[in-house]
Amino acid sequence: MTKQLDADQLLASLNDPQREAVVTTDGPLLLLAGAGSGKTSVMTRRIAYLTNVKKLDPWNILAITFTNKAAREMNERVRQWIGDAADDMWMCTFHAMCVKILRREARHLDFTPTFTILDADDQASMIKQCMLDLNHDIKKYDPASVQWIISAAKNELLTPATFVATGTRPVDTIVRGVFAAYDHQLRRANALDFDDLIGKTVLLFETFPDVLKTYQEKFLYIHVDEYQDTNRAQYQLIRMLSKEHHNVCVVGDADQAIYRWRGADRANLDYFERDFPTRKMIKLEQNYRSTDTILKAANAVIQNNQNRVEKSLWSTKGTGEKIAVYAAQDAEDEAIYALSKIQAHVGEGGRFSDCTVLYRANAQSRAVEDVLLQAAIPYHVVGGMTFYDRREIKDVMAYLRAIANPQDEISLLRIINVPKRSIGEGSIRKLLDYAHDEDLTLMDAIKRAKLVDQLKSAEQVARFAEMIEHLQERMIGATVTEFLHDVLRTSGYREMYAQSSKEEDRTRLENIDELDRITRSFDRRRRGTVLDFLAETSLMTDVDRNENDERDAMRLMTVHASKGLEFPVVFVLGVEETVFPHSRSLDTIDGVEEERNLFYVAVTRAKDKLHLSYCLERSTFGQVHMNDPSRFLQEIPEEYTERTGADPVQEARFEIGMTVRHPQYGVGVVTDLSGVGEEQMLTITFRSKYGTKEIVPRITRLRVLG
DNA sequence: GTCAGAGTTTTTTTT
DNA sequence: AAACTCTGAC
Repeated sequence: MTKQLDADQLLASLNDPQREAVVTTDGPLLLLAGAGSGKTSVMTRRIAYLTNVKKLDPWNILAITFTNKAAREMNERVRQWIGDAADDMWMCTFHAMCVKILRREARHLDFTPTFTILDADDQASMIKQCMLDLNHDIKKYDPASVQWIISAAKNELLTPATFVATGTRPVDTIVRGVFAAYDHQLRRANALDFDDLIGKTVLLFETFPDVLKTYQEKFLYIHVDEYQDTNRAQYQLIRMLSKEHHNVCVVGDADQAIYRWRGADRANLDYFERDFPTRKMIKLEQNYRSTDTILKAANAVIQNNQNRVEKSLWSTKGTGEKIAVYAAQDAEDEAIYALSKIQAHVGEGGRFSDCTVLYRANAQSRAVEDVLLQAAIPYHVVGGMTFYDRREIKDVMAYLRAIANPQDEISLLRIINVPKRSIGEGSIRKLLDYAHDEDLTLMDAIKRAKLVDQLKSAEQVARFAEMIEHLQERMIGATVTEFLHDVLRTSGYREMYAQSSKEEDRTRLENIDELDRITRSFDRRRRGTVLDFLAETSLMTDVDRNENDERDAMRLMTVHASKGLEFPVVFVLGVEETVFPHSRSLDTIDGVEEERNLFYVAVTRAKDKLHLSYCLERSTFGQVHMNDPSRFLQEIPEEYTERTGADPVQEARFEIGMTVRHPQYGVGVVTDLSGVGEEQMLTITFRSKYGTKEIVPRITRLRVLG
């Protein structure tokens, strides 16, 4: 194959801006890519262009994606162009990249390559423990808020030494101290949390310029996808790595910035212009995904954001069907609506997997699941209570972690008495105190159980220590699957559930078997170490996890989880004020605008058919609320929609003697009325204990019963 | 160490 | 309304 032919092939079927983006390889490039504008195609061809035409070594290319799944997909698509050489490239998330770097360079910082990665749960319990150690009243100070503030600080590259509390709430006064204690505990446990992965890599590069230099010389061409959702620390990383050669291509869309609450700063788009003044900019505005109707609706909605750079997507896919807007009575009715449309779709020869239900918050999946379960529709929930959150899976993973990283105290505490080994609360306390007094790790204290004063269960603890040491030897050279089997057998963990006849425990056994399938697939794919396996699983996102599910099933997920994906038929549920936009985002303009971005993301996932629905009544915490249809719904011009369901605007005429139902007070009779239109006020006598109340129908949605 | 019953909390979004 | 956590009796 000649060089020229390759270039022609690579550029075939691309539009002009796309082609320019592929061949503009040198120097900084800002690629503004609207939803569905074929940016993945551009990215993969750009990488293929670098290797095939510019004859670059794949080893010198870095591509950072938002999820592991996106990385895998990109790898497969690049593979079509360049074959196995694709494996030499680093294509991964920021976090995965940092783990790879930190495992190699751990010795430069204060930990070993066996470090554990703390998940949000472990992080929460460690912070809570630190607060207890510092004698803070966790009733008074919410550990979750502390966790939140520390995470935000780390995203800004702050340390306990440089952190200054900016808030004025009571918790803000204690955060700094907890931050310091938490940092100390992490060090003791040889553990890093998610934010550290990025932060410590930045620290590594700042402190050891020669280490930075080797990576600068390695990553000659850098690509960053979903750039609008990078945070400050991540941007810093990109800047450092590309400082010498400036070959950095960032791809983003400010309208799809939806992670500000996690420290993402779309101002990084502006900083890029500031820090790379020679940057070129290319806009991709042709959408290949959605119908014209869907796109026009999305454009109309996003126009309402004041804080934005004008950009307008256009499509050549044809008008398509109108957007269905359904006013549901309640969440169950809403779910039944989706169900009936899905059944119709499949009845016409479509697949369940064409259909995806999106919602603002995980809790909304429940009503849909109930209905789908009853109707025996195959479905898969992405996110929520995931596989790795289950107790048995966390236990088994804790075994792997404790054995791989003996400093991992949290994991050790989790398993020391599971299954029961008669090592009780008191014994554990004594071991911890001993470790503290002798300046040892908990594992070392366990190994010296016989030396601990007054330790009743010394015999059992010693046996536990032997078991862990035995397993540590077994880990060497074993595949992850072999090792997993060893752990399950030697620890008696599997036996614990195998003996039980409870239905719940049978499910747990099945989950353990599922874990076995996962390690097998890992061994086949990578043949990595136990540490690699642990790193991979702790960095997996919800979207990554349903890879193994190959049934024809429909999917349920949050709008956040749907980012970057596309589906022929999309349902967006709960398009109501206080749900979407969420009530907790209504205080600030930025908050509402980010919700609008999120709605824009939801709408632009749909290729052919979009259903939007809202409920007249919604119950939350056992309380019924009546929400107005979302403002975003009003922002879509009527001509693109087709409305069904209950009349969204109830123009009820009230009269004395009429029976009505109030969402909270129940059924009552109108005994008096005054004012007209929006000013109208009713006096209603309720049958319930609430008696007589004055009600403004403009604010409270009453149902007329007769 | 287990269990029943009381009391409390839950709904943003997640690498 | 349902799920979780705590507490005290066995």
